[in-house]
Amino acid sequence: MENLARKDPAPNSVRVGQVLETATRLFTERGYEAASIRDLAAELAIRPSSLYHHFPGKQNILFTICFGMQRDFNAEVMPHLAAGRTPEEAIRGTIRQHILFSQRRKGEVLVNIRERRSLPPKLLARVNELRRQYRDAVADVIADGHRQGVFRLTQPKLAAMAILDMANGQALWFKPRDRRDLDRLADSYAQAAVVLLGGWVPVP
Amino acid sequence: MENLARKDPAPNSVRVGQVLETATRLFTERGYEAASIRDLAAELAIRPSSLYHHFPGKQNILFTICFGMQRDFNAEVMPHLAAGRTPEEAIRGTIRQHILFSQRRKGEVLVNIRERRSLPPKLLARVNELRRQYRDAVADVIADGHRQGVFRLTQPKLAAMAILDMANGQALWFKPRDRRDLDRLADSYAQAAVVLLGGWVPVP
DNA sequence: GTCTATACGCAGATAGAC
DNA sequence: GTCTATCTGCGTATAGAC
Repeated sequence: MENLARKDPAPNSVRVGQVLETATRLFTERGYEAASIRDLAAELAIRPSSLYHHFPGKQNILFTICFGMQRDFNAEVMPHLAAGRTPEEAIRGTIRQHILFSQRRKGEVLVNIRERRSLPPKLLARVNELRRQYRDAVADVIADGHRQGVFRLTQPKLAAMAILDMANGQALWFKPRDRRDLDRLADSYAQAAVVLLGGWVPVP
Repeated sequence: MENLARKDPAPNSVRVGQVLETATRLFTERGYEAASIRDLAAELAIRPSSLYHHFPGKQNILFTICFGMQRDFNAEVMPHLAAGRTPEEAIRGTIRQHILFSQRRKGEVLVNIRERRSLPPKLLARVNELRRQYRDAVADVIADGHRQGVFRLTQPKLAAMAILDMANGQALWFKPRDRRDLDRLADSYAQAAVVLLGGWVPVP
């Protein structure tokens, strides 16, 4: 039944990548809880039960998106923390790449930010572990800068959170008109982070 | 039926305020979509149908939380934008109050940040209108500072978004140990915003 | 203001054929 | 790898008595 309700003929085969791309879009548009397995199957022009050939369940689809995104993010962005010759250069390059990555893979990034908490505790912990690695690495560079006298603040983890909250926020509202527009935001935020760290004096 | 499953006797009457407080907690802990009317009724020790005496539906409960929080926020925080004698003082006082409010009413703030988008378009627009008023007022003060030569950046709305993203982020992770700890974060972030605006040079 | 009873649909997931 | 058919439970919401 319901065959007539389907506009397009069923494809011979659906790849895992197609499932993830479509799920990312649906989770972004409607939220994880509000997007159903039935919705996802309909978008892929297959039956709901067919999805269980690719994934053991809905939560696993969410995990694959969040974990894969954060793993790629860390692999791509964290090297910039060690690349600069000074802490300023390291922070500048890192924040720049952070923003470029966020915009290039915005769908996955938004799902990770907004829907991650719907994961069961064990899967959530695996994603959070990757996030913690990145945050701690940023805090370490800030602490280096403080030892070298270029950053004045005394709480590197707090400073890291402030900068990363700022860098993450743009994914929710910034829509670059073109590549130049994107570059400008990335450079501007990278500089903002350095300015912040250089001028921020601890409050007693 | 099900009377035996209820641990506590039903109260004679449930106030609207109790419903909102409990709903805020549930929506914060589980997310709006994942928290059901049945869950909410169980926490209040009443039957699900009784909730419809206080609210016409689930979406209206969410709207009441989000709109009420943002209305109170604007009434309490926005006056600080006009209070300082200089743009620096205005921004400093505003960000400070922004953070104090966010921590004092964290539950509602988190619901507004994370669950607002589950509102139907018309109700969402009414909440977003209040948010826009606040953001624009912040941007206006930044533009004033630029005209007076104390802020160097050229995109006041972008600068406002950057600062507000930073100021909003702490609600998700900062757990003050005591009042002194909270004051220190509020002062620190307020200063960070001023430092950022004072040292941020536009990228061409 | 709360209750009982219920309508009605959709949720995630599984079994087993092709 | 996809299908048909189906299970079981829970979702929001309503009618009408007390």
